[in-house]
Amino acid sequence: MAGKREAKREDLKERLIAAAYELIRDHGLKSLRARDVAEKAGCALGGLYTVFDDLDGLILHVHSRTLGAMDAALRQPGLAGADLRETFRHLALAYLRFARENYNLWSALFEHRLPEGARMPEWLQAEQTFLIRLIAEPLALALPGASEQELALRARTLFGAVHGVVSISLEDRFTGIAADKREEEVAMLADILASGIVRRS
Amino acid sequence: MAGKREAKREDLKERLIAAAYELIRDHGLKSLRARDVAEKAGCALGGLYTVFDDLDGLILHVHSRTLGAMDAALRQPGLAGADLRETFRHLALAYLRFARENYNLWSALFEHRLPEGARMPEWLQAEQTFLIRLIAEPLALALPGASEQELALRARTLFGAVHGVVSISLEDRFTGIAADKREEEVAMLADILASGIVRRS
DNA sequence: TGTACATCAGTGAACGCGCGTTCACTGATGTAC
DNA sequence: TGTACATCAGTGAACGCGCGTTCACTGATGTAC
Repeated sequence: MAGKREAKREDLKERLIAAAYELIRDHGLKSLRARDVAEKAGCALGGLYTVFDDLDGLILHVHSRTLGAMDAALRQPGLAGADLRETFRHLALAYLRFARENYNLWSALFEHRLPEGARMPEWLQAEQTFLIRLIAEPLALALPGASEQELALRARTLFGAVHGVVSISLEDRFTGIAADKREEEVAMLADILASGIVRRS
Repeated sequence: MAGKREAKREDLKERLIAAAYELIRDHGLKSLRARDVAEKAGCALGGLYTVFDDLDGLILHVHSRTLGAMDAALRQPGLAGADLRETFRHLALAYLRFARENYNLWSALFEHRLPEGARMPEWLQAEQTFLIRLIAEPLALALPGASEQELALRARTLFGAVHGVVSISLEDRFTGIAADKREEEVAMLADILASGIVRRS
């Protein structure tokens, strides 16, 4: 019967992450409280601290789950043969839709700040790279001469541009973009970027 | 001697804003405390609340000052005759440099969240519009057929794209961009956007 | 399989502290005459 | 210009509260024989 402890621990960890995920999804990161997570997960407040060092540790695992969902949402089968414009357009629109439909989870990714001097852990940084790869891979086909380095850098810039428009568009705090024009604008940006990148090469 | 009260009040207000501005500039929004502002401004803690409703009210005035500095930094005389690419390139690079050199003040603009349900006041929203105008005006010359509405929408999208790259680049939390490539990437993006926008019209 | 003991995951009340905001007070400014 | 009174900007000690984290305890799991 060995391993029962470990199984319970895994189960508790899973319940805590699931609880935090749902609380952030439904109410946003800012109002996430350790007490609520524990209650929703069905354990005592202190239980959280037997699994995670602190609340931030738990939040990082929620980020991981969010990134997983984003990865699934951006991936699209049968896009392999598409040209760069089509691929960029798909990725940009899928990113916009994911951000809109999972607004609280998505913005938690960017709002969350680790305490002074703490770095994002390696394992989570690694999980983020799918985003860059998703852009860099089709880019590599369009720019056969570019090095890995150049492709990654360019992919980051392209991601930043789309991410910026999506943020501005959804947050509406800082000179927002009307909801009914969002997809159009993002698609236009994707087109411009795809054409521009190829033309420059 | 009437008006001495009002003059003192104005002076205190000015000192409070200046103190908060410097504290945010030097230490970031997150660590701004009412006590420190009052001390730096040379008044008692309660004095702050005779001028502003709350700390957020003060922060909004710091934002205003930051926007003023940004406006001055982006404005460039003798650019009137330049073509769109040149103008975009100038604006994008100036924005990047302003954000880098005033990182804490600049990011305070985007990090700061008003309490649940509070809207950014009209007067501050109005002050933000210079950014959009700075883009929309040269755009109007390049796209003579576009309506005010279309120009404003497009300008917002362009701002979002550049802002996104600048954010990603400077924050380095989420797949950052190497410091020595920043200007190059932002300039490239500006070129692509300028060319793309014109070609599409 | 059963008993006795050891361990440690999980409990939840209590701690601690940061910090925005208040409020009874006072002294400088304004008003009336 | 001077005096008496009224007002209210400014003071700063105290309040209040939210909430992450701790820690002495306990009961379930694991180990030895």
